[in-house]
Amino acid sequence: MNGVQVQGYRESMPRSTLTREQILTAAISLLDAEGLEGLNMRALGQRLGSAATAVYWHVGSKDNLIALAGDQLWHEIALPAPDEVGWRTAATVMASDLYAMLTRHPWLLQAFGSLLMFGPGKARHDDHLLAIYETAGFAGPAADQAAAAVFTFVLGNALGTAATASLTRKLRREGSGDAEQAIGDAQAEAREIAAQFPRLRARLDTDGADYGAAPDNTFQLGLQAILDGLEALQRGPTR
Amino acid sequence: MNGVQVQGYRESMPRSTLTREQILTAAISLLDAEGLEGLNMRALGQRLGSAATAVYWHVGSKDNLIALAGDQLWHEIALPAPDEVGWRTAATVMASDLYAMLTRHPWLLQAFGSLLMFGPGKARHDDHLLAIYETAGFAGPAADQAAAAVFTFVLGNALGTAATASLTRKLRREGSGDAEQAIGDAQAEAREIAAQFPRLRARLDTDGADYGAAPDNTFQLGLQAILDGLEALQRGPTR
DNA sequence: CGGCGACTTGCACTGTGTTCAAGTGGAGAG
DNA sequence: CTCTCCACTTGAACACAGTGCAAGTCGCCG
Repeated sequence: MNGVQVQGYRESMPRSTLTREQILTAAISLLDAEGLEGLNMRALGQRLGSAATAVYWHVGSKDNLIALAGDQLWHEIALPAPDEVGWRTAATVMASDLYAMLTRHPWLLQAFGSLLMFGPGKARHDDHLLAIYETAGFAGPAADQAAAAVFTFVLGNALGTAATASLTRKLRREGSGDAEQAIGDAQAEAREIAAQFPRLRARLDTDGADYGAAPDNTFQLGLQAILDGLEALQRGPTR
Repeated sequence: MNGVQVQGYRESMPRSTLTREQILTAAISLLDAEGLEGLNMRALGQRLGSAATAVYWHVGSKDNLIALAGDQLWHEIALPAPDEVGWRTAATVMASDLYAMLTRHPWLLQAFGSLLMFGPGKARHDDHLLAIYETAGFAGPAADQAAAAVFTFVLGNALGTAATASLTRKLRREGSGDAEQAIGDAQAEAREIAAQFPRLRARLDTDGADYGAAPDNTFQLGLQAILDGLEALQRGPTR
């Protein structure tokens, strides 16, 4: 697993030089597949067909690499024009896109210290969000509040979804030999814990696999509820 | 900083043996102070006055240590009886406590893959949450939905708050020599980025330091709004 | 008093981020 | 055509973190 390091050429082309874009693309796909703690510079170098240390010339450090990769992700989110599709549709699309993006790249939530809330990609996203809620009629600080409420809702939902995914991946990695076995064990243990509490136990009996079965549905329902609330607030401001 | 390793005895008492509780307490306070990536076994051992490897006998692995420490945190949240204080108060208190707990221990959000959503501490918390929303009149799945909506809201809000705190701590650690300098630089950079987007720039001009100034206030406002919404939903179910 | 078992310790191995001095190849200048 | 320069790459090496291991050490029970 480590003694090889052939790391020789691939194809016949000597692959003149690395570019930052190549590196970010490779890093993101590696992060998606292996998670934040699955990324290491040597593996990244290998995937790029170059020495691990070559990456440093382009991105400076691993932290910076992650920051750059994270910022990149915000460009996956479309920016629908509210005066063409209506603010409500625009808001729904942006929230759903964000949720999908975070579900695709769960590591972003783990790296929030660096970049989830800062950087140009996020700024571009925020600015358009504000445009949408201003179109909806929210003025100044109210637009910020409305946007923040929806954003926060999406974040929390994605975090819940990502937690499960992350745990599964960790079990799959650590499960020596039989991964499905490890996952099954974990589920059994969770069931055992739940059995000690009356209301959770009741869920186990009735719902079975249905408990928390459709997070996407719950998300859409909740999102529409929040937008309903905002809309009502906007139409009849006080009381 | 590293050459010392005296790591000798402290006091005159030989401190007979470590206990798991001592270890968890020390680990939590270290995690609070230094963050998830600031915790390492040798430092923990030093703080405990014993060799780093002694910890392994009690907790098995670092991952497991973090899982145990994280689960511990749920006990910081009080479980008010809804039929004594009213469900609305109980719900508010539990949500606020959770928010405060996550703000005190931001690393828990980074470690969500292990334990944020699982383990006995969380189960105990969830069970009581369900009790509250069932008291409020939500039946079965509706109680789950209501509890999840509020929980998710708290999670998202805490994640936002924690992101800032985490970034600040990272800058403070990496800021070679002048930490305040590094923080100032980062703020200046954020301002520069915001200036490139019309609506964010407008916020910079008018709000100044007020932009995102009182996350706790925003949280309480949003929380009450959600509870209002739930209450309305509960009183007049459909339409 | 002798041993047994809970607990501790130092060493060493591995894997990972990062630095550094030494290349290397292609493009432009002469 | 050749020389030179510089953007870029490379391999070795260092520091540090997680952790397994074999050898203790200490107190208690028979």
